[in-house]
Amino acid sequence: MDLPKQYDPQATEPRLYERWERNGYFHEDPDPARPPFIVCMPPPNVTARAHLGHGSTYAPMDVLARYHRMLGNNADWLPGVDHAAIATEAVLVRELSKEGIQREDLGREAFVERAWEWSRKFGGQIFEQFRRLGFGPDWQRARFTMDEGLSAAVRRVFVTLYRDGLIYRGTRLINWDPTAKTTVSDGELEYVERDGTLWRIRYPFDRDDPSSGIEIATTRPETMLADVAIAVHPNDERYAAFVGRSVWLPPLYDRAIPIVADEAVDPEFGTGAVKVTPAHDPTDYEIGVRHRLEMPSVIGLDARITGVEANVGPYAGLDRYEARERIVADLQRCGALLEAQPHRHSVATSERSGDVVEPLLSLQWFVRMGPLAKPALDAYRDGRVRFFPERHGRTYERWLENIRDWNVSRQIWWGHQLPVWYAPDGREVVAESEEEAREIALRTYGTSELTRDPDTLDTWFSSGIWPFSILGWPEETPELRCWYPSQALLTGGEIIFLWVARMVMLGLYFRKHVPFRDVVITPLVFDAAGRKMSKSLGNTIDPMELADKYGADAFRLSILRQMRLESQEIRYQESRCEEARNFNNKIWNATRYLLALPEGLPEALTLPGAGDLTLADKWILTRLRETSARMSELLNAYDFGSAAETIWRFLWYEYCDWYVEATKAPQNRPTRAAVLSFVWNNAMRLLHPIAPFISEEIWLALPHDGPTIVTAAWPDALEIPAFDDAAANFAALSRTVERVRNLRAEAGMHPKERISVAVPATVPEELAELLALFVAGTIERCAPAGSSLDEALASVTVHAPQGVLEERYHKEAAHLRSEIERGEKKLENEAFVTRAAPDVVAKEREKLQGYRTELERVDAALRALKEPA
RNA sequence: GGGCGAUUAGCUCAGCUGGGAGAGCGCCUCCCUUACAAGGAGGAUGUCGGCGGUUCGAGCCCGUCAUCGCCCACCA
Repeated sequence: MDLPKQYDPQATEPRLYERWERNGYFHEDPDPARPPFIVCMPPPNVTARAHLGHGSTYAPMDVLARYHRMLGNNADWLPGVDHAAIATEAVLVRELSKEGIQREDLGREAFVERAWEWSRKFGGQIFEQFRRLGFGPDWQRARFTMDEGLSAAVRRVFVTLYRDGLIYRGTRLINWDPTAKTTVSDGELEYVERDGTLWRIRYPFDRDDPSSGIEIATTRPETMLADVAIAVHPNDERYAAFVGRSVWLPPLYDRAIPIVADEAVDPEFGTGAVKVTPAHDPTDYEIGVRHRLEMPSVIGLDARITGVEANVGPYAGLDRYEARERIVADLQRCGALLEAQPHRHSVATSERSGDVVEPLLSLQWFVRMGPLAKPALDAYRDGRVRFFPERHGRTYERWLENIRDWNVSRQIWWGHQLPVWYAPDGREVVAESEEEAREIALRTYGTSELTRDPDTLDTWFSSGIWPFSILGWPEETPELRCWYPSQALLTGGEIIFLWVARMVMLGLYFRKHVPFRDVVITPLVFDAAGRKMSKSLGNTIDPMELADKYGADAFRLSILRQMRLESQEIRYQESRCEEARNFNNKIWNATRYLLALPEGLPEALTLPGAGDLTLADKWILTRLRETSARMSELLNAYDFGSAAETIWRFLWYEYCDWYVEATKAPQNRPTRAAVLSFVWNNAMRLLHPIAPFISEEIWLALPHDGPTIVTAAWPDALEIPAFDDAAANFAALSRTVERVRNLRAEAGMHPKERISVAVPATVPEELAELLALFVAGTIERCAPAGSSLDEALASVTVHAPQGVLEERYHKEAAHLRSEIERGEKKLENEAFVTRAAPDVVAKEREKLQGYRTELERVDAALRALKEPA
């Protein structure tokens, strides 16, 4: 067969992928007879396009799925897409506004229809990209969080939690996103450092005397209109006398508010006195609850001042920022403003829209988290859920310990509408269907006139039940029976709260078991300078471009090799792709060598008997066995970086650099075709999960069993023969080779020039011949030397110009002397000899002895050199 | 403010339970040798962030400081 000198991934990868998918190699059915290995794909947003983060999270998932499939497990990687409620709705609203249309003009039904159209049109794109990257989930099982089945599961979960008292409707302080016009949960906030102003304001005791009063500090004067108290710390002596009195509220001075004592106040900050606005600040809300204060709202859903619940004077209708300016100006005018100082503080913004979130009191739906959190904590503490790296478990633990109720209702249209209806008097009915709701309403309220709650559920509500909803729950499907719980979850650390913890809680509640055993937190990808990749910085790297340029395998190798078990980040460099492309080309050419062997390749994969194997054969087989065992160990430990590095080094630095070269020696000819094929076939299987395409292409081109490497068996290390002595001898030989090559180079010998090597008769012929091959030399046997093979090999000398040899020997001698000196010093140190572990001391003595023997030999050689010939 | 990570060759990073500092890229020299120049052979390169401590012995353990990063948090 004629193969091109350069591997062409662009021609190979799509062809192989098409064949894999067409033949259903990624598809699996539940089989209780085999151990399951299930990975649920974190569903990418329908709006998403592949980015480098997918490389660091999804590539390892693919590695695991492929590895376990090859192990013969009942392995399946379950794919899906998330409807990404707020993100998708935002995109649609933007699209509509280009056409000059408002969401409301269209109406709910038409809007949702457009969202569906949009999802169908663009939703498949990221999966196409995944295919291009070689990811092989079970496509036939792909799900969408808005599918009918999954929607039914969502309704069942909501209704069940409601009936069990774990979902309630109530007026609580929530986070309002004025841009997206919806609430967002605590987990969806991003705190951003901003420059602001800290205003010091005096609230007077006497309305007519602004010179005496209590001074507070605030960054949000616009919320003053809803102030209901001033709070100070109970132990703050400065204010002890004031507690219980009241002050007038500027700038309107239309009401007086009490001064209360509360532990939440930090006496060190500002003036040590704080205004209390329960309706617009989380801390103040807590204070308000503790002191049973009124909670009037003055900022509406449009982020404008509203006077419905409190007198807001002339500020009604102003935007929150306009109101701030006006109020500050008015405070100054009436003398209540004492100081304005620059102040840097963190502001809560909405992750999706970037807008500053407004804390508001609002009637919303909540999940009561306390009762759900406890079992999830227990599951972590007793080891049913494990984190890799371990430290992430503590993040999970801390969050669950401080859990707060979860606001799940959203005021957007794209998503799962709450299965909630209201009777004309406002009483609620929660049911899985409208029919059911009517029945209940008729039975309990005596009416069937119902209006459905317009709100939809937080996206994370449906993804929280992903591990069982995708298996067909609430139906008791065979998939659910065999594949729940799954074995591993791979995801980024930023969604441990939003997603992982909630899946554990809901999995435990609805299925009694944790949804997965191992949680593998994958690293974030940064640019080479350690900066986050972002469009504004212009440092983003598109994985699809890398795949086009270097091949998908090269991209996968580049990112997998950079993964480190304990590391939380990858500093990605494109040059790694180039290296990987070179690697692919290297192993491609090694394959060409095999295919061009004059004797041809055997048809079946069988090894010659141990008696026929040469030293080199035994060495490479031993290394194959060790590599194979190591690969299993590393993949079981989710150490993808070391696994990629291990197989890489074996293929390039051992198989190609040493073994392939060795097979060019005459002694290796009889066995080489069989051993080369055997090792290469096994090595390709070890490589396959990491670089699926090229391993398949090579595997198919060489002797193999079965239609595809995708379903081929993972090499069993115990079935590969090992020969430890031979392996050690080969290693000793390679050290000698390096020494001689070094001399060749120092002697400035042209590669075509043959060096004459004197090899002691004690070195077996087989090694001598290999040595000759590796150093491009001519062997000449000399007197026996050394009592071991190591020593005999150390006695190998070469014929080279006297000056070169002399210099070389001097250099070696100098090095040995420094080592001897170091060893002697150490051993002369009484403390070392008496206190260090005996085996360490013994080893040190042995080394010293070895150096001395070697120095004698070098000195002797040097003397011999100087004697006239 | 709290927690966690990182700091090793010019760059990106390995260094397992403390016992003679490593890889790849880049750089220098030689070589288009019949698998591969996207390659081969050889070479140079480090106060292991600083300072203390424990130890016979510290890149590794402890303390502390510095710089960078991530996560959490109700300092108004």
